[in-house]
Amino acid sequence: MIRIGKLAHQSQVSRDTLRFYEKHGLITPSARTDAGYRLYAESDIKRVGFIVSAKKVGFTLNEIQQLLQLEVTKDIKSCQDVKEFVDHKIQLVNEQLTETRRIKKSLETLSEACCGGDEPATQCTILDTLNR
Amino acid sequence: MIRIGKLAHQSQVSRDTLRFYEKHGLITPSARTDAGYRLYAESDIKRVGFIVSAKKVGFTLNEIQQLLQLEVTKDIKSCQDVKEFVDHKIQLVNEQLTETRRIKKSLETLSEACCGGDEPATQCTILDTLNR
DNA sequence: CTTGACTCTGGACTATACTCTAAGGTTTAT
DNA sequence: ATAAACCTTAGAGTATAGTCCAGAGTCAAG
Ligand SMILES: [Zn+2]
Ligand SMILES: [Zn+2]
Ligand SMILES: [Zn+2]
Ligand SMILES: [Zn+2]
Repeated sequence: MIRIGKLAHQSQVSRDTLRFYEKHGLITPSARTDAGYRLYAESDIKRVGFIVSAKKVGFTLNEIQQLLQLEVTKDIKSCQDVKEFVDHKIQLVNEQLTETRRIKKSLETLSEACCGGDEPATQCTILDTLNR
Repeated sequence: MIRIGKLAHQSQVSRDTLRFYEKHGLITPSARTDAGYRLYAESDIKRVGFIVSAKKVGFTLNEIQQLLQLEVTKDIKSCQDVKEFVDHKIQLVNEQLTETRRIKKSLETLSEACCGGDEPATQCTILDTLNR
């Protein structure tokens, strides 16, 4: 059983973040000392690792909470359930990708139409376009 | 000079949003009635149009504030200034694109490794990977 | 036995972009 | 004249993901 500072160091997150995750139901220390210090067991440490890994692949905290539900109840969940969850996330990411690409294109079109010269921007096509 | 409701309708934003923009220094009505009602002139209407257009191509409100500065002082700004601003934004968008692509790849790798079958997820490669 | 390192709680603050509510005043149409 | 529609303000709430702080208690070492 380790205390919060050590877990924070090991997991590369801040103490504040661990307490924040706790407040949002992502992780709860298995025990407390008499003085009220949080004590984390092996399983808690693993759980934090899970959260960190899931963050790295782009899941939000809300999604991670759902993933943790799947993990904890994996006996009564199927690979299908898990895969569907990930595939749904991929769809969301794809939508975001499409939107970001659209924005990139718009900006590039804007940029390409502008001469970028030294003259005053009174006739700048970028400003003109935004003014339409 | 039109009132907020009409401008909101014309510009396809809510009254609340217009007041929100005002609070954040993006637009100020040219006048007020005796009763304190906001009155918007032609130039105000154009300015809202500018904001809406800029939003559509992905600028944040903060960036739009800077763009409006460029627009207002276009006499003493050059096309170069404007283009550089846009090009800098394109860089930011590209970074976001790179990150989102990385996430997509990670998720796809995750998904592809999972059989997606009916059996319990006790050995699911997705959960295993996140637990590492 | 005191100093420094560590921990606790609750709450405020950051950034982004609104959205909604309450309580009240104004304008317009019938 | 009165009801509907419109407007005002301040402030709270939403979602996301923390970060920081104050004031106080705890623990190990010299
Ligand atoms: Zn030019
Ligand atoms: Zn230009
Ligand atoms: Zn499987
Ligand atoms: Zn699986």
